[in-house]
Amino acid sequence: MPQKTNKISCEECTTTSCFVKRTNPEWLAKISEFKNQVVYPKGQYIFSEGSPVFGAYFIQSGDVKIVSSSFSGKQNIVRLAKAGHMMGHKGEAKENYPIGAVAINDARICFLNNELLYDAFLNNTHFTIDIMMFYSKELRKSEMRNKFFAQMTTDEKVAYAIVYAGEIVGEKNNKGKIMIMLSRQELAQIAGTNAEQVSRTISHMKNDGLLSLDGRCICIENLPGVYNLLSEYEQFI
Amino acid sequence: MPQKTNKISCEECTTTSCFVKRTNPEWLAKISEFKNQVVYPKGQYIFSEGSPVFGAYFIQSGDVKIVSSSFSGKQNIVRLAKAGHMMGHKGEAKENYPIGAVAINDARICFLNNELLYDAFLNNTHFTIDIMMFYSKELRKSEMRNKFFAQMTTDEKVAYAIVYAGEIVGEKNNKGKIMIMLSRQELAQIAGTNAEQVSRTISHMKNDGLLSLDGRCICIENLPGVYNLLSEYEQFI
DNA sequence: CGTGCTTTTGAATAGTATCAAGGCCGGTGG
DNA sequence: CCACCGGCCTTGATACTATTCAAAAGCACG
Repeated sequence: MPQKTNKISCEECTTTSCFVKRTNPEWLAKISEFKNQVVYPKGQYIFSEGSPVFGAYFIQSGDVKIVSSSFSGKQNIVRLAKAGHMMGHKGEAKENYPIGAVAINDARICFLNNELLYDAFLNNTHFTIDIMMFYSKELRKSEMRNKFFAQMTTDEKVAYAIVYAGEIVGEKNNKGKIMIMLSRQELAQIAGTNAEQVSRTISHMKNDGLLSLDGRCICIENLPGVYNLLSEYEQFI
Repeated sequence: MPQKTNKISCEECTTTSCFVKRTNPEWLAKISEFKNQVVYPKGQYIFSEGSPVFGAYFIQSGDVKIVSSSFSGKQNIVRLAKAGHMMGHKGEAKENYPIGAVAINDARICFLNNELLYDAFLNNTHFTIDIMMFYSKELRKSEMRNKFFAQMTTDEKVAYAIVYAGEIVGEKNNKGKIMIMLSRQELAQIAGTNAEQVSRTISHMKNDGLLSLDGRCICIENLPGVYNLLSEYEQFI
């Protein structure tokens, strides 16, 4: 169950990349006062598919996966998000895309309702511009992903999913190698394929010395080697 | 060759959905004075892949395709844009994604350089917010496209490409039916497949009475029928 | 009326999803 | 501590879809 712990105010928050930090001191205090903050344990839904969202969520700490299911039941990971990222905000209220967000590990999330958010847009130019730039960049990334996914082989898509997951939710072990603790199923949902294919690709890459396995946990032994598989697509990694 | 005709000022421009219309009168006049405006004939590159872009382009009239090639030579249509849309703007200068824009028919394009644009952002809150909302919506569309393209069959992708192209660049004939004048190759570049498959799908759809052909031009005879092929994915159409 | 480009259709091939079975790991309870 | 159980992972065989290759037909142009 979501926990309400002591709220971390925006003034004391150390997530420097958070967009809220771009508001002026007066507004920082105001947002800090009116925001809602909840700690979600691993696996918990922050907001679920189908239900409308009346504001925006800012990640204070932890990792989140944004998911979307087709009506045939297939779930898909649309993107991964970490501290400083923003999610759930809708351009128009009537839009009702079935998107949900799930905590990958314990995540502290701040919620701003639409009225507060819109007031903040009107009164904090740099805040608005930064969020606009964020969307612009995410759009380009998404378009590139679109384009390359239409051309990549399954092996390449899986390699991409591993690199991408490593960037956002990877943790370094004592040797400085990136460890990924997502299931094969989750990686398949990022790569747009199925768990079996992910498993096959991982086997190939293990044989090539690019990865090693520690139980079910994936360790990237040779990161440049993995990137090399994606060299044709390097512009969007 | 691009033509410099009499410049249409922002005050007299009738493209009401243009974002520039959201600036205050003082800024509308200023942008109108400093913007650059060019009419590009059909097939002409507005900006090409690889070359850096130092501002943003606003479409006053006409249709544009945003393209991107992989180094293996395959060209892909990232999105279609029409009057009122914005393109070319980059979140950060260092990003250098290989994206180009080509006029599908004669198109009048206004260019604002980065300095002018950024100044306008700082001084016109509603202008900035509207562009932010535009990106937010485009991002969602792109993510949905991503997701569904991973699940669609080729026939469904082609059906999507036809519907999408009809919306942006379709023209109604005297019977009120939508006509599309893109080549099979261009439709394939939207659908993420090849011209042969597009041709096959069109044949199927023609046999089912959904389309008819007038020379190489596609006419959508039964639009609800085509939509019906995409009923599983209706959220993002 | 030919020439070159696009479109259409067919056949062969390759790649991927699906189905199925066995192995591994972690957790639970005796 | 060990045995069992369930879920996840791995691997193989099969079927199918889509790409590629190839060739003929249609259309636009000089």
